[in-house]
Amino acid sequence: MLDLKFIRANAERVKEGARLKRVECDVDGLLRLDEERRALAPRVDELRNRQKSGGKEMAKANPEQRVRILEEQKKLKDELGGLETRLSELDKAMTALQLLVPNVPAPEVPPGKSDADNVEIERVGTPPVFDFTPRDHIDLGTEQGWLDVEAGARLAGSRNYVLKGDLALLEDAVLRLAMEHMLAKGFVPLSVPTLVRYEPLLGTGYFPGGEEQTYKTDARDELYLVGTAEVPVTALHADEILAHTELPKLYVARSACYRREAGTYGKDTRGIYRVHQFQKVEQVVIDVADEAKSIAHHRSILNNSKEVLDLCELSYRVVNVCGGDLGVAHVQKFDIETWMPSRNGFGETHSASRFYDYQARRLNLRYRDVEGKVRVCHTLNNTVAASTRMLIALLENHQQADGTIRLPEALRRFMGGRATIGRALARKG
RNA sequence: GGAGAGGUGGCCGAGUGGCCGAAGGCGCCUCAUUGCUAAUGAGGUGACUCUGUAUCAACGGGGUCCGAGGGUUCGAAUCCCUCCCUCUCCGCCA
Repeated sequence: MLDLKFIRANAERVKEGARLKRVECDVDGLLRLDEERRALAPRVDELRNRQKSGGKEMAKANPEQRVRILEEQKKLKDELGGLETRLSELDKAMTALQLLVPNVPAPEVPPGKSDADNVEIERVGTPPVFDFTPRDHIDLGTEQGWLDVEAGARLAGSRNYVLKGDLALLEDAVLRLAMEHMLAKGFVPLSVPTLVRYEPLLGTGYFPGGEEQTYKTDARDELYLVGTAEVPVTALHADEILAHTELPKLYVARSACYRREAGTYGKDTRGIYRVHQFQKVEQVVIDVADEAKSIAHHRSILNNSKEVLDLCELSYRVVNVCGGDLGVAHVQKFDIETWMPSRNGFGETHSASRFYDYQARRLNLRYRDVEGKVRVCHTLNNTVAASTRMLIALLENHQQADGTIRLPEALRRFMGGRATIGRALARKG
């Protein structure tokens, strides 16, 4: 969330930001409550002060004095009671409103309503040109005996799938490649819970608001399945005050990801583009509160992912995500969209996010700077590789006329040294 | 699932109604001693928030915080209730 002081001082900017993001929030209401609170709090403090000193007199008073003090104290108590109740009401109401105030997007975020308005800023590589009719990943996977979406549906409903044989191996291979790439960059590997409490989701900005997209266990446990390792990893140091000497924290985690995909009925129903469960390697950066550093990190985590795509010999573009497509917590987001022949276009495979201190303030994630001052950290994250969408790209882009798949050099060592997988398929009628 | 113990400051740990934001220790900072390191001695060392000294730099004052929320009381870290969490033993299981 945003610092209340910042909201006070920049109310118009904050409101403008919310408009850009097309997010509903009541900044004026929040500021009204804030004003009331700021008038009330000093009075409460003063009364409490009198009450406390009265209590101290009481401790060393003689019996007659006690009677007198007691009477005064009782009066004070009555007076205080109502005010304190109002104060805590205000605090509650303000927190609720404050949580809904979105982060202010960076000036370079383009205006727009949906992903259609995202602005391409870079294109890398050339989409393959086939001298045969290419198959999509479903046909390829199914015919090769690698992919079974019907079995997935039988086991777990629609938007589920089963990977078999070399495709199951390839899933692991991509993730390992991603992981090793990040290890070489000095990122610390983590294995984290994917079933978490409410707080990490609140802290990372998914709640309130994202409940519909999140699987939740029943009342016996009240836990949530994360949609990304960003949640547990970013929340790892919640409520801590880190030493500036241990920053930046560079983390990489591989985890399963769960998404309800509510409200997407009829969208991307074919294949494994939009699924309820997949695996992902995610990079997370926690560093000092310095916008220039955050921007540099943003660039570098974007680069890390581009390098993985380069290693996979895929072509892609980077888009500057528009205001309407940003989450509440974002300052700016760059999506990488990888070429997918079956879409005859680019499909989102990565999402690099910069938050400044928005998540960290919610998480109470702080550090002590060189001068010993306590400050709120900055956080960032980006996908390194998401299993299903990478598999789509790999199968479809590297398919050959006979239905076999050419493996990029970088993946071969995870696939038993093979240069291709799959057998020759019958020509499509 | 059964039985028990416990949640206090960066960490360990004392504290059963007012003198406790909280002993003591560790860690850390400053100074002294020392050729360096180490050791030793002295002092200091929480977060949040409001406020004053004409700038959130410094210093001063107030308030809140001893897992969370309620209650008792003039007054609660200390008593009562509810919840959350951690640990130990037994059982069960990967």
